[in-house]
Amino acid sequence: MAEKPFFITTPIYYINSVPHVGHAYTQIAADARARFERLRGKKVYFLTGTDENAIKVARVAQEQGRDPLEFCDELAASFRAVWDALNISYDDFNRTTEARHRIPVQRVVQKLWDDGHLELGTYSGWYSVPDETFFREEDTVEIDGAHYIKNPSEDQSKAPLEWIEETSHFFKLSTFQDALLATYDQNPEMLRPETRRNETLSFIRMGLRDTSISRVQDWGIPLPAGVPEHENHVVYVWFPDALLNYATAPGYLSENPETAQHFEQIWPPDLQLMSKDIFTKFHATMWPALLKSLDLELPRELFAHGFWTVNGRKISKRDPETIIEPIAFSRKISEISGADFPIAVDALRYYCLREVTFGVDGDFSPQGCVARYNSDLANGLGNLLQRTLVMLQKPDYFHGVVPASQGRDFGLQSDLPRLAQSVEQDYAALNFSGALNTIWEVIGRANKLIEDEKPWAKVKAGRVDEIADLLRELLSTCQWAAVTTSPAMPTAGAAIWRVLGRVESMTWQSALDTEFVAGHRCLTVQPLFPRADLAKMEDGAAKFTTKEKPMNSNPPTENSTLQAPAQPQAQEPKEANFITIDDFAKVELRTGKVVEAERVPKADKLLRLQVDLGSETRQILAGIAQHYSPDEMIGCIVVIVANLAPRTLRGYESQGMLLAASNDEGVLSLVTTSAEIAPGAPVR
RNA sequence: GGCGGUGUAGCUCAGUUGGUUAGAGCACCGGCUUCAUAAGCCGGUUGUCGGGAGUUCAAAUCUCCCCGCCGCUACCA
Repeated sequence: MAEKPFFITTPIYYINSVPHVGHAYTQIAADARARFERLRGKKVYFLTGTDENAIKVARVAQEQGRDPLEFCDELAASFRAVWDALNISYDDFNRTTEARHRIPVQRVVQKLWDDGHLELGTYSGWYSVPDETFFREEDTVEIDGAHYIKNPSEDQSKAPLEWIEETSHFFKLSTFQDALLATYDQNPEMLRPETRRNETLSFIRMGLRDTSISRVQDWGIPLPAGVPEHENHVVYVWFPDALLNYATAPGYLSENPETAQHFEQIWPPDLQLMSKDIFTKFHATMWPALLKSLDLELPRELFAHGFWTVNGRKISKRDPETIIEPIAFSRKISEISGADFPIAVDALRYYCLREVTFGVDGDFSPQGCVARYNSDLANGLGNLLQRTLVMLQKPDYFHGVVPASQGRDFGLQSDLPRLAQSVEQDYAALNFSGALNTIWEVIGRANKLIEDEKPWAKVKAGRVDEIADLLRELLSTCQWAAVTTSPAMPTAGAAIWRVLGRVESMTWQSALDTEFVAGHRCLTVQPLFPRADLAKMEDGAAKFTTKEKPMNSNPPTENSTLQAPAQPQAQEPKEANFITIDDFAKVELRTGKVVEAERVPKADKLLRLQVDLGSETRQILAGIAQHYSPDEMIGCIVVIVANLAPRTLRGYESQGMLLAASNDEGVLSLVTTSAEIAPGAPVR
């Protein structure tokens, strides 16, 4: 039987916007690893795709009077176009609206039912359409009769939630708790990096709840007919629909015997990459539990990379300057340097992989990228290649023909195999920055070697022979660098390979066998990485955002549908959202004077206040401890909701709600009155 | 609050199981050089290795306490 191909995945992307650098990062890293494995002679199956079964996709299509499927075709094509431009060498692009995904998903659900992993129940809860997520009652907050997500994260909706109550099918996730912990105990390398592994273990140890896998909707994959109460239900878009793409794409439960056999050969994934926000809950908990329920082998490695900020700011649609679209950005690099577009793409890829250790968060700065482009690519690698080839080319040197060895050894070429091994280990461990670091140390050594040997002096003295071996070592080093950098920079690697006169296909072995035969001819070149004008790289990243957005309703998310999507923008007030004066009258607002205040033990955010309302004193708990100290609260005039049902928090009853304004940056400010007014005064 | 991380030159970070005067890149200054993309090379500047105490012949490295920051988690009526 043939060797198992190296199976690598990225998440499938929620097609709600054009991709930005955050999305591209996963692709670039996966692509670097995939190319590296191919260089090593491995057959690779690199899978990516789009998630199209979210109800919001259908709704937006409808709003635009479009056919949802056609709409998806367009969006999926735009994603592919970006990946193609970035030279992402995916082998398969899976769309969850395709039959090859839909049919096996139905079979999976049927199988789960038949094998007793599902049970019927009633799902009732608060549903956020933009987030495609249900929230427990205790995770919502009621304001003016509408419910909202409590403490919405940056990515979550601040729009009102919908109450949904329906028959649903539950996956018995809780039954896999011990098995998962045992697996991770036995395979400590499976979840990486370590910090994410720790988070996952503590998440699982807190206890897993069974999870609903169906929804009453008209968009998505219908439940199979063999499952009770399947009518009107579709498979929940996150679980197991989207996650199953990793299995359906290679052919799990396919009717086609050839495809099914492909699956047998390829399963399990060797590496699944994703950003950290969809790691713990989805990829490291639900996904492996699902695989266990299907008796499928678990992926060998799950790796969560970090987030990018842009110039220190969180990537957010509300902050357009943080939205850097990779194509627009690469065009800019190309424009200010004169480099070909694919080379500019390589510069972006290089920057992403070199700038931060893979796995931790990093900051993306356009100027930083240009600085690295100039110092590492133009002055470093590009210039080394240029000076080497020009020396070889010059009439008083070697006329472009590799000279015969004179038996001198400068110690660099002989060191290359050892260094290639170090780079190889780093790539295999996803330590991209480490690999590139080592490569640039070699480039530095080569530049120093030229200075030390002063070939120009020897040529002037008529002793060209003495530099024959120097040139040979430099050529070998360039070839070595072409091979070792090519996973990160495929275009540049191939270009160097070509100008060195290589016509055979590149392999990792060619980083080890770098000997040039005498008489070999190299080509001449223009600078591969022309220097860029740093001054022309403005700070504003808005330059890297195109206007057209396939779906304008939401900001891009860091990664995929599997992760928490999208903070919806503030909704335009619609007719239907108005309340009447009678509705408002239901809310009893009163002023109060804080007479006592203290922190609630073991709670970071809670203050316990005694508020004088004139006729009575109320105990009110408020989540403002990070903004106001107990001392400064005393004597404050505050506005409270006086007729809110009491609720116990951290063991204390809160008899009302204190009003405060807060913005997206988390700044919070109390509502007060502009003049001293008697406690208990009604607020209207 | 609990758990997990982290704090080293202006910036980004290396510093393996404790061992000689604490390192790299970028930035900055001076010099050299010309094969090369005003590229390259050499030299130089800046550090109480978050703070304190302890173990040790020896601690950035181990122990304890404290402070800051980050992540997950609980608390926001």
